[in-house]
Amino acid sequence: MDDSTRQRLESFLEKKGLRHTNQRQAIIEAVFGTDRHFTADELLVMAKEREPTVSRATVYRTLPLLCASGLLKELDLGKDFKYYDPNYSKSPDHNHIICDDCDKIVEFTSDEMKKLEDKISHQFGFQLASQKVQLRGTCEQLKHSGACENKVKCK
Amino acid sequence: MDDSTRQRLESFLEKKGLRHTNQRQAIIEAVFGTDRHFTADELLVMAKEREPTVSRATVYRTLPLLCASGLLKELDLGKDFKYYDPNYSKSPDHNHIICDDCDKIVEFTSDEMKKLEDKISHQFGFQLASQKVQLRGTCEQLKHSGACENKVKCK
DNA sequence: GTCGCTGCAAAGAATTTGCACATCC
DNA sequence: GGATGTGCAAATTCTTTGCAGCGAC
Repeated sequence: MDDSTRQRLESFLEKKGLRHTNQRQAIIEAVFGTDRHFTADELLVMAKEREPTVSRATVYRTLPLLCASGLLKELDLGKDFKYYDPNYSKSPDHNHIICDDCDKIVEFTSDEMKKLEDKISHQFGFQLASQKVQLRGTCEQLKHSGACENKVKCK
Repeated sequence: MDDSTRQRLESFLEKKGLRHTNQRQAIIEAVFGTDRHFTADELLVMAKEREPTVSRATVYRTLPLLCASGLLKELDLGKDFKYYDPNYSKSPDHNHIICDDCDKIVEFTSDEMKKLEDKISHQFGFQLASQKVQLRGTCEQLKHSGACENKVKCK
């Protein structure tokens, strides 16, 4: 967890009158101790490694808090559960490419895309507030080699 | 329901060895009797108007069938329930702008967007298979008038 | 008559919540 | 000491499924 994140978090907790507890601390460290996207369940496991008394309920109660702070972003990838993205505050406009074969998620940013989104929104009489772009496809590698190298890396 | 839809549906049902039942017929007519996006629950109501014996289970069993036929598209708008889009087969590449104030959904297509998606996918070594672009914002109308005209139209 | 279809009610699965106890400040 | 936080288990909500009877072909 970098200093800027720690500081923003600190001031958020203070402003909201939220207390420091061991459980909350463990969850926060788990969240910002990775740059991977994770589910509530995965976070529970990661947090428990740091503080075994963390319960599922506390994880579920903490996640919306962190999202409200703007430091964590809820991701809807079309599964029946939510993912969370701890990289969001560093690049708020980033979008995702998801591999159809191995579910690997690659983040990308594109000024060109942003401009186009703005243009289209205006065409339809909207003021763009947020965007979600999810591209899905197969690794071209897979097409050539017959096996997606990423399959190994990401379950 | 237009003839092309009816025909594609007919051949799909036949190929799969699926039977014509009153319930299934009522659901199908309800699905393609509107061009609005709907939820499973809304579809149940619409189908029951045509055939009161339609049950929730049958609706839930029919929706995946229609999606498999390619004539209906499941939409994930980030709510805890799914939406379905009966306009999908007419314009498979269309995307959505969603009003943050009234949840109104506007469909759009953009060649420019499509090309950009392809370009970005290739940059990251992917062969684009499908895309989901959801723009959110406020009606500019709302900003000026203080009230979104659409609020009336869409619950 | 054979299978697929249906309704009902119960089961699932992720997430939320009520409550009594614990704990931070 | 008092408000906030926590764990547990039960509740919620959308969706799926087992089962016994029904109906299309």
